[in-house]
Amino acid sequence: MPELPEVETVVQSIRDGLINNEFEHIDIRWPKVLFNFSEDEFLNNLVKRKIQRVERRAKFIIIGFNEDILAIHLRMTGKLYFQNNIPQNKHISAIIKINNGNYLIFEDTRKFGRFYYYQSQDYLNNKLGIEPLSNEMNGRILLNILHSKKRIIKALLLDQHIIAGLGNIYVDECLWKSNIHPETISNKIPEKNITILSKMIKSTLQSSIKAKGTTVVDFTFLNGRSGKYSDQLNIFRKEGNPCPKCSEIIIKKKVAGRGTHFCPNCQVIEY
DNA sequence: CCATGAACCTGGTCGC
DNA sequence: TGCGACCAGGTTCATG
Repeated sequence: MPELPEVETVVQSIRDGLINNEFEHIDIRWPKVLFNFSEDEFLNNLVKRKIQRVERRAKFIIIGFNEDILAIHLRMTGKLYFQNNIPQNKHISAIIKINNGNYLIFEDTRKFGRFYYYQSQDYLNNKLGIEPLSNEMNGRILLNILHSKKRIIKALLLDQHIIAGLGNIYVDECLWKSNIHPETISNKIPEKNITILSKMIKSTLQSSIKAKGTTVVDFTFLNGRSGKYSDQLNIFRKEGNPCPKCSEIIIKKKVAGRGTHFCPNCQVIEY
């Protein structure tokens, strides 16, 4: 389900309900949800401790205690929200009881979502690339990255080890805005397009966060409200429609293993 | 190092 | 209505 803006939206929606509170108990409904630790370890390590911070890193939700963290990845269909009673929904992977009486619900239809426990956030930071909204990210850095590799640009932008947070929706949108064909080899992309791409990545993600993310199928947060950025999508899942810039019919094709949308007129491979 | 396809799961949609 | 095929916002692993 979620890319950077959707995860950011979730973090913002649960932060106030967690900070300075404590976990009291956890009810695991789908055992595999705990990726690298057990229910006992959860109870021994994470219960009755004050939550210091709730943040996003890439597509991870970070719940920080002292140095150690509970990291949650929603994968495709994970949802994380509060409820003041135990819901009867079908696909609940875990329920965490909070000391204020609320329950933090992890609901996940496809069951790909996972909880991770790490002694510090370094482990994640070391394997994740730069945050696209940080100061670290700019046209010059992006130029260095793209020109130092010879990879299909779509695959490169989806690779979380390099730039962390983009997913299928926003990569398609940003490549369209920058007039870059998704199959272009990264080191062949002209500097001017990369400069634009850097700006488009930032502005697109920021606009989407403002709109509380994109609802493609069923992304919801809080009480089932959904993100409004869907209204601002230009290319994603618009195959067969005219390109908003040139009216050419938008194409869908598999690139880097993912359904990929682009305008064959605006986005031409440059050699 | 990189591309590809499968695997992990469930449900929705489309064609017949 | 039913059934099979295919697709889905993500990531990881094996293979060539």
